[in-house]
Amino acid sequence: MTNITAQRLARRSTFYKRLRYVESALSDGHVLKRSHSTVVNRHELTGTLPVKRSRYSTGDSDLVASQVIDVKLEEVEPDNSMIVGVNVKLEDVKERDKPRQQQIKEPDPGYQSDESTDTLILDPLDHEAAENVLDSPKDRINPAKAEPLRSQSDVGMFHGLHFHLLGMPRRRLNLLSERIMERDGAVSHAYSNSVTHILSDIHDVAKLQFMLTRGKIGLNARVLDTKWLADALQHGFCPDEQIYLIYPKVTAESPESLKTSENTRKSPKQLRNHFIKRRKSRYESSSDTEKDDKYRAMESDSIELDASDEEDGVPEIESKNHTIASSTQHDDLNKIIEQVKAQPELIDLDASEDDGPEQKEKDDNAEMSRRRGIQYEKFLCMKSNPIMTDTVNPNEFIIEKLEELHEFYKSTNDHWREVGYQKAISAIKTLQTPLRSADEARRIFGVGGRIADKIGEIINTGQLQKLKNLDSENEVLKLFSGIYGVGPSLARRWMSKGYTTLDDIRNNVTLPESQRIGLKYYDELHNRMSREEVEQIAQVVKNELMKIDEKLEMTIGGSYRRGLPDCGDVDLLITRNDEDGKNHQGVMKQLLKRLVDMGFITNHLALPGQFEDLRTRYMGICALPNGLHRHIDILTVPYNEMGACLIAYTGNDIFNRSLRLLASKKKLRLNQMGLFAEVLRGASRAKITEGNCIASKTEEAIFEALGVPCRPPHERNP
DNA sequence: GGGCGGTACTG
DNA sequence: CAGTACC
DNA sequence: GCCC
Repeated sequence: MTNITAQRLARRSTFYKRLRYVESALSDGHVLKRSHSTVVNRHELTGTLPVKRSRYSTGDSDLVASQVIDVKLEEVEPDNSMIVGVNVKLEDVKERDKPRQQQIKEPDPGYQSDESTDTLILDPLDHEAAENVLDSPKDRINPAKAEPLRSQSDVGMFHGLHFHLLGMPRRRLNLLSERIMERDGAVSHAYSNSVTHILSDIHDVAKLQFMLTRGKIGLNARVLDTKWLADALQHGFCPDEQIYLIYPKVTAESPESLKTSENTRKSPKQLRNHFIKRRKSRYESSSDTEKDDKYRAMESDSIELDASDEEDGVPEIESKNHTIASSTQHDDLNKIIEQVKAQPELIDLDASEDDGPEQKEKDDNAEMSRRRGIQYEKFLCMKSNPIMTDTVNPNEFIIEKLEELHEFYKSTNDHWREVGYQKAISAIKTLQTPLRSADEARRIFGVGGRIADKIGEIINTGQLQKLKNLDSENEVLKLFSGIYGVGPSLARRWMSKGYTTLDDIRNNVTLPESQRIGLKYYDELHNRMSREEVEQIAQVVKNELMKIDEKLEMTIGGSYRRGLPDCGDVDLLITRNDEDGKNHQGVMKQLLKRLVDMGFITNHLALPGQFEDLRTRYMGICALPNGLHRHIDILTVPYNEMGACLIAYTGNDIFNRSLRLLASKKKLRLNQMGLFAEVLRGASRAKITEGNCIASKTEEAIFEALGVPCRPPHERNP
């Protein structure tokens, strides 16, 4: 197994490994919890020796791992010990260790065959980005079964609903996902807080409960029998959910018996009303759940950062930190769900799908998508993208190489090639299993032939020839464009003049203001700061703000709001509730004067065009007493545009692009001022109408209008 | 072969 | 206007 | 660069 991870491990000579994570799946569908730390010897990590002394609790019983089947490097500690993730076979799994490569390469049938027990390592496809990787031509779907007659009225049938499909075969999952999306619903392959419906074929309550990680996630979403969807598709309206409810409450009767019984059926309209009502109440009650509360707590924390903390002068730092903790927990949850998802169908009610008129069906789908369907799954904003700090990506080695190439193209003027690399890299980053071949890579959405070839080369040779050619040149370009205000164009121009160092620039080039500042503070500005420092800086601004007008509100945006452990700059959004007839006009000017006078702001990078506008944006350099110089970005925002602005200045950039692209596919336009409908973009029409603002005040309203699950900031890190 | 986010400051 | 910036 |  010339696995990348193995190579990395092999490069180190002396070390012990701390076995920190042990996550695996049992053949019966149970999932192991993380286990304790222990120290193992190197040879135990090669996969040749059994892990002996480790016991793993499944919650129900204790089992002994019999063999290591997969090892991946998680982290190298300062003391050179390593934290690794290990997948283990359990005692009951006997001698059946075909080399995993073989198993992986088999296109499809392997999943259904007897090896389907060791699911965790076998399925490299447990992530959406790789959704189509194993789409085998052999996949058969019975269209007649999944979708009989369609009425015209069912087009937006699932609007506002967000599904998670659990424990069903991949191809069935794909088909159903498509059906849902065609009708305006959203589908996530990872469970997230915004999921409104979990659909499952599993009726065994105990098993289901376990798969739902012991009830933790059943809170927001109801679990319905997949038949609910089938019936909805068949009849063109959403049937009463209660009848199909599997979890949290299980009706004594089997859903089957109810499926077609006439007496349970109401008129479409009745049902729709009933349904809408139910949905509404669910939303209301969901606001009481733990996570929603945390999200909201953080919102108000940051929006306010006021009243309560002005007495002691210390912002509620604690409450912010605990949101990070909660996000970690959330990550774990997602990870577990991902694993569960990776399992082969435990119960496959439709295993005997017959061969329908497949080709026709495919054409139908294609046409449907073209006409009105938006493939939500292809938008990164549709899924949770949490911060990954505690794990190392299984494709880290590949990502590193691609990122070098990406860096290179960034210093080129080939912007779109750069974007292409960026997309491919984000897609690969979401994978949770190592890529085995160029072929496999090629099937990832966002990875085309060229990048797939490069991935192949990296897998096979461990390196990328292309990278070797452009090294020294690229270093200088990176050095130069690291100066604030210097981009690829200028960097190349300088280099073609023969400059190679920052001193060359200092001594030979007359720089405009922003670049001069950028060069002056080159090192300081590349030093990222802690969240605490961000809070201290914010507090300074906040204090001055309160002296101007106590009703001003301030929020920290950017990477801080996304929960990153360190930040490159500080983004501050300032607004004021205008219900009392006053607003924050002119505040930017007063604020800047104060901050400059007190010596906090040391330099300006860009000033707002119109200081008297309610929308202003300032960029500059500030420093705490005895602190490093920091980049600070201050905005004032009309009160009713705060939601749009929060989204725009929370990011990250990839997330924003994804959202905005999705908006434009829906003939909407999203920017920092709001979400706008029907913008006239006439070819010859010089006058482009702004369009009508359909949402702007809150993030929730905008997500809702876009049909995107309402992502808390911590999940906007693609 | 066209599209790929939307906006704003600088010089 | 091109270039660079912000997320 | 990738995707339609």
